[in-house]
Amino acid sequence: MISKRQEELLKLIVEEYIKTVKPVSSKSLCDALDCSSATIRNEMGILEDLGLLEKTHTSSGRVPSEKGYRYYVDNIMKPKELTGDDMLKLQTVFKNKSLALSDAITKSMEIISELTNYTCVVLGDTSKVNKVSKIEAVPISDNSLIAIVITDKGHVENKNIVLEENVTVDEIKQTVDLINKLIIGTPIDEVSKVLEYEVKPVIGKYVHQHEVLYNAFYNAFTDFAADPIIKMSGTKNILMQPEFDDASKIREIVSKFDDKDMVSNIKEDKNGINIYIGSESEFDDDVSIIKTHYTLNGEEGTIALIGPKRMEYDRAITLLNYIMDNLDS
Amino acid sequence: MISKRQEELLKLIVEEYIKTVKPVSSKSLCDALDCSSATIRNEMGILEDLGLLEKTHTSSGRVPSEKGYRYYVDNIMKPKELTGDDMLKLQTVFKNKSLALSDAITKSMEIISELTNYTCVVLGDTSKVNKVSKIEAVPISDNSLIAIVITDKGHVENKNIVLEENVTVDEIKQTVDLINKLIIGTPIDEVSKVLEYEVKPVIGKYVHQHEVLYNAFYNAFTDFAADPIIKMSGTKNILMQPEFDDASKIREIVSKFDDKDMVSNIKEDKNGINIYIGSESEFDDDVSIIKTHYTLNGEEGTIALIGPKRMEYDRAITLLNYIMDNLDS
DNA sequence: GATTAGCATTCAGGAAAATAGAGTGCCAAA
DNA sequence: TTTGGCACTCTATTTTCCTGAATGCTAATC
Repeated sequence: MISKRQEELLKLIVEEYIKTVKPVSSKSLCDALDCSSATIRNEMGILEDLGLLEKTHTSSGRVPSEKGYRYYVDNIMKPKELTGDDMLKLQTVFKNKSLALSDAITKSMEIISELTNYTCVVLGDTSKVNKVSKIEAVPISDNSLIAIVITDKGHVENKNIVLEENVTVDEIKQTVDLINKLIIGTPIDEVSKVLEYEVKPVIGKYVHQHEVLYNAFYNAFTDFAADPIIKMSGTKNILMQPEFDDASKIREIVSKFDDKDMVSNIKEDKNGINIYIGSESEFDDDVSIIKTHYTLNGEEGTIALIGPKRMEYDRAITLLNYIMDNLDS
Repeated sequence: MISKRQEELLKLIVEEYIKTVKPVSSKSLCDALDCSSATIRNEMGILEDLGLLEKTHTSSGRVPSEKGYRYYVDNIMKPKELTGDDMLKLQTVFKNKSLALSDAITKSMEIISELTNYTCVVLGDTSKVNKVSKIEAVPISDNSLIAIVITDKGHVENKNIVLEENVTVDEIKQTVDLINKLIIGTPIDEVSKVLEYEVKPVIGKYVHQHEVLYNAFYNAFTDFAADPIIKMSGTKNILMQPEFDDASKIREIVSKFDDKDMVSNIKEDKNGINIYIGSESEFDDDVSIIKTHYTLNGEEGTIALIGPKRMEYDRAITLLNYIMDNLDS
């Protein structure tokens, strides 16, 4: 357990460091804590022993450790009021009532990365909640067609299918009708099962070139499920942070952003707003990620804000909360 | 006009610099040109006076200037044979016959950025060639629906539309039928005209809530045309090039990649493979861009390869050519 | 006239040294 | 428990020095 004054000290150091990105000296806090620098140094020493503070070298000022940020976030930080300025910008998203949901999320993402100067990532995950409402096939040449899948919640996926052999328009229509009959209402992630166990056994009876067509549709559906939806906004923002003033560090982060697997990993399952500091993020030890899982009108996914460890946690959380509250309605 | 030997010298310097990223000294070329370093220095001086070579400082070796690369590309460079290795990887794309076109382009882009270690950008431009083959609307709640547009060449766009007021399913259906009747066969970029001059005047006769629905569809179509399709692969590659070993330069480039307007500018109109060196690229003075416009089965757009100025022009061009030839079939 | 050897000159880039300044830790006194 | 004082540590910057790799130019040579 740490004392009231130590907590206040930690708070001051975290907030000062967030602002200035410079190790905080004992002297600079005398006024705020109304005591001498020596006293503060003593307290700092204790906090360092507890692992809440660190030094960059023997005689440097103190910097919050990962554990220090964690303590700050868990025990010290208070939710922040939105400033009028932030509020104003946010409202531009929500005043436009006719924005469809996915557009609203995209727009929110852009605004939030702009307001915070961090990087915002949205990971869509439609497969779990949405059910197939309709499939459709439009022939575009002798041996190719587009398969379109529409879900009950308004998600649309389409896939260009090239057939190995020619089939007739009628055969395509029959296949589509059959699949439609059997598949409507099936959650996306169960479609392949339905295709395999319900469609495959009977399709031969109705359709001549059944194997070709079955395989084509099967592959198309498998692709839908596999394709993760990744949207990013303000990629450059986090690279502009002063702590990443180093070519190799910037390259490291860009490489991770470039790697779809790495980014997909950011996905959040827990409800509410979750904070991952440094190594907790499992993305990069030098960043923090605030994530929240959302389920809105069938659009489901993760919205994540990636900033430096010395992120303005309070403000970022307030902004995300505001967005979530307003999307919810 | 420059002499045969000067041309040979320029060739050696360009190719050596492409390989090593180090200014090329006169001495290092004695063997290749079978003369003394002094002679080479004399020739280098002439090429420098012509603006084809540069020095990084008074006593440094020579580096090709932008004009030097241009001369190399226009007059010296010969098309390169594909190596067996490159060929092998490329074939993985094309042996899979059932890849739909847009997938083939995406896959090609990935392979080409991997093989070259440069960044590949594809800018889709569907609006000019494609014609509307069908529109469809799927209601998903009392006041929202998805509008889907399918073009004759297999491109699909969909838009979530939120209506200001409730309308009946019948009204939606009537609107869609009417629009379909009037719009089929219209090139995408003329759709808004048709909507305004042909649909708008008559829609009132058939549909009750006509204004709301008309506006919704009108906006959806306008959005389709405005949304540029941008795909990038190997973003990190160009940042890994040794000449960009500087945090601020990397940030500059990432910022440009982040900026959709900037990237959209890369669009190419001319046919064939076009080379833009340094400032010619109008993207960044330190990169070169090889672009080609493609029109394949209705998918139209630009494929661009962004590398450092000391790009392996010959190899990159050969690779792009190979891709284009194979997509064409 | 073209080539080349020779030489003074330039400059990058790395190592070493010097300096200033901002911190700290800790002791002893208040 | 707090604090003044002081020795100490380390960074960061500047300065100097040095080496080596180039160059340009001149005068001799082919």
